[in-house]
Amino acid sequence: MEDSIFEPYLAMKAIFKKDRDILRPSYIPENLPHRERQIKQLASILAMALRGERPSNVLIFGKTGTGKTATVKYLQKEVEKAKKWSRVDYLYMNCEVTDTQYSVLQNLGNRFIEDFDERIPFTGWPTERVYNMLREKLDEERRVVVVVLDEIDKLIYKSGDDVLYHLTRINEDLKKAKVSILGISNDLKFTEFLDPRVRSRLSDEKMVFPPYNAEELKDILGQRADLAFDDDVIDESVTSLCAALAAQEHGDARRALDLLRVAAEIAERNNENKITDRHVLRAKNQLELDCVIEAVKSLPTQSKLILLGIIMNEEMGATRMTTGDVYSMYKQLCRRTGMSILTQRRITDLISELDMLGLVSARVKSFGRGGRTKEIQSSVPALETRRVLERDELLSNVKNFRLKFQTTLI
DNA sequence: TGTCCACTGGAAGGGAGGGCTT
DNA sequence: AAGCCCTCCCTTCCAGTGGACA
Repeated sequence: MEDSIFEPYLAMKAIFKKDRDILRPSYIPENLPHRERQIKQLASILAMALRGERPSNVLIFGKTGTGKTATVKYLQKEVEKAKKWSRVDYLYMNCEVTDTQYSVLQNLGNRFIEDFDERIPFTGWPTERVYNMLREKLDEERRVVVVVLDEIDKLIYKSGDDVLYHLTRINEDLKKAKVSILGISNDLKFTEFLDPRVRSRLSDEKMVFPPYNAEELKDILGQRADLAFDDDVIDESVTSLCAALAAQEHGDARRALDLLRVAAEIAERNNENKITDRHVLRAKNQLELDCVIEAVKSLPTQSKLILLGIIMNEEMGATRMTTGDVYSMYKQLCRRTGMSILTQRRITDLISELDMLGLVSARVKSFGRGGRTKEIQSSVPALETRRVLERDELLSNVKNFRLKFQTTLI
């Protein structure tokens, strides 16, 4: 029989033992190294739920990749296992996705409504009505409901603390059910923005997840690597390097795992049968670039125009520019592409958003008589970003704009 | 010391777009 | 169909401001 074109690939030794999801941060392993203390503490609180009592509300703080979500999800599994004789509902919600008062209540309410036709619509009702519906549904049964609000700070910053006000005092309106809140945040300060009553109710208990150090990260990676790879596939130093790199970035386990996974994928793509430090370093670059490209791609068109304007200004030799500079370039690009021109006020906000995303750096600076304004610089690789931006159909007119424009700029 | 520039960023509100109820 | 509600994106208006310069 003739050789299949797939032959070389099939003959190759697979890098991954089986499931590469093991290296994704969303994978919850059988045990979580270096979080035993936190798990114990949280378990002692949640045990109340299994006894049919309302557990204290808990706030969990910790930077990204310190195992907050993993711990909470781990306990979710444990609660599911243990809740034989009592009714416990453990509801996880990410507030970056569900970020308005209405959508939180709607989302919660719908978890208790089985009939599709009865579901709360994602818009349309007065919030009060959604709340009442939720309360009614909750109270249909004797149960304890643990509501996990991940990235709770996002919710507060975006929509204020009204939802939390309602949710933390919902127990007063319930006869059969009991609700407790488990908030997760990577921002220690967000409670300052809460109404004092909400703050005190919400933080019966506080927990802080410290960042992992390099040693701990190495253990975590080691555990996953054993599951994901055969021993001879991975260089000894690889997990150490991933751990060290991630430890530099405030001990982010998510990052460490991403590094390892991408390094393995790079090795795999290159038909190599061993993961080495070289792959890790390439993974590091790759991840950084991916991050930027993804962010740029998902920008609204107006923001893309602004970013493009900034990059073009830089291509023409400007190293730093003011809001005014960016705005006039932006206006030219709008005319060129036929987009409507937004006001400068709006552009200020969009520039600040780009700054928050880390795509540009913009800081307010006073130039004395020259006025007070933002000083703006891009922080993305110009070439790759431009390539991504030009792929947007609405921006296709600007492809060859560079040279023509150069002459008109002083 | 005061002036004055080029904005900043808060507040309020319009209006479109989703969807509900009556 | 008319009258609501909620969110998102945007505009209008405007008081406030850090610091170079006269």
